[in-house]
Amino acid sequence: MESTSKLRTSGCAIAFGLDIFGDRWSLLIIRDMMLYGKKTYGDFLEADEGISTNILADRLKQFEANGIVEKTRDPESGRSYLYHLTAKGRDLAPIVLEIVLWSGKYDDRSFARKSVLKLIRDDRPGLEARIRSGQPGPVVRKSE
Amino acid sequence: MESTSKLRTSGCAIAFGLDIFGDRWSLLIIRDMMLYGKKTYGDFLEADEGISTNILADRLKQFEANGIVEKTRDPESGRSYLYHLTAKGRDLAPIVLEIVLWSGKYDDRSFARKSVLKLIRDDRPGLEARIRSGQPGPVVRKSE
DNA sequence: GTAAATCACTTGCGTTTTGCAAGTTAATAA
DNA sequence: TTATTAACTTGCAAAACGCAAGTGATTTAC
Repeated sequence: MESTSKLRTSGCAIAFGLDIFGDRWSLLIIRDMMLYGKKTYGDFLEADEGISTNILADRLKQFEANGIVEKTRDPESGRSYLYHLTAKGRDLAPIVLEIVLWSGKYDDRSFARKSVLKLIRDDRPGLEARIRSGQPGPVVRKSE
Repeated sequence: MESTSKLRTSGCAIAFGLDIFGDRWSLLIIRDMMLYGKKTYGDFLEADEGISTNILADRLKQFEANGIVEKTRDPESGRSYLYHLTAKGRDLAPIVLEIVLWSGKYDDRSFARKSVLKLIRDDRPGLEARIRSGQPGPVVRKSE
């Protein structure tokens, strides 16, 4: 079994968050839901970073258990499920956006996606509002 | 050898950050430097969460390699070293503070430290300014 | 001036998590 | 009715983690 969620007990709040999304993959999956409108297992697998199937399945299960993601059947396809962020998950937006900003500032690889950075800097309140609204669909165009 | 830093190559900036601090311990160490004025190996070991010595040594080495932390000799004690955040490391402040806010909102354990939350909410610009100034010493009193 | 304590690690080793490939099951499309 | 697709599960080797114990270089204590 993977990621059996052994929670730490500490006085500081930050450890609570890190127990949930403190690894190399969690926030990438959340980013895909939050910014790119991804919602199925297959969508997440297509991400550039190449997450493996067992890790993805495990993280989605943990997200559900922690109330960050909800899993529903796809009404239009009996073999698909839909994953979407709950309000608790959407509240991670400031964290995700700050990581994007920091990474954009210090990642000098030229092919880093600049459109998201521009979007955050140009209208952050509007972007956060759209994310928090929970309306489906991408907030950023991947081709941008 | 641990954490041999195999970096991912992806179009999205966020993976860059997660390659550096995407684990359960990195941001806790950074929090200790950033908020509580901790600066020696021994200081970090005392943290409530109980990091093990080999992991701590590894993370500090990685932070140095990534330009987030600088290691100097302690001029007042020949057997001590001092670790302090670089500007790049201090720029992680918004990420750390947002994680504290999110965790504080959803961690219902009563003993979670509320003073930091209050401090962030009461005067976030001032707090960030103090962190970014790089002046040594704690920004938050642990006993608060 | 020698012994004990302290600080900053390193090493060993068993357990857990990751990463990759292949296999499984259920629902649709051909 | 066969093939394909979506969503996983399983197996296994490699890496990372967690704990305890050990090392080496300073200080402090006696």
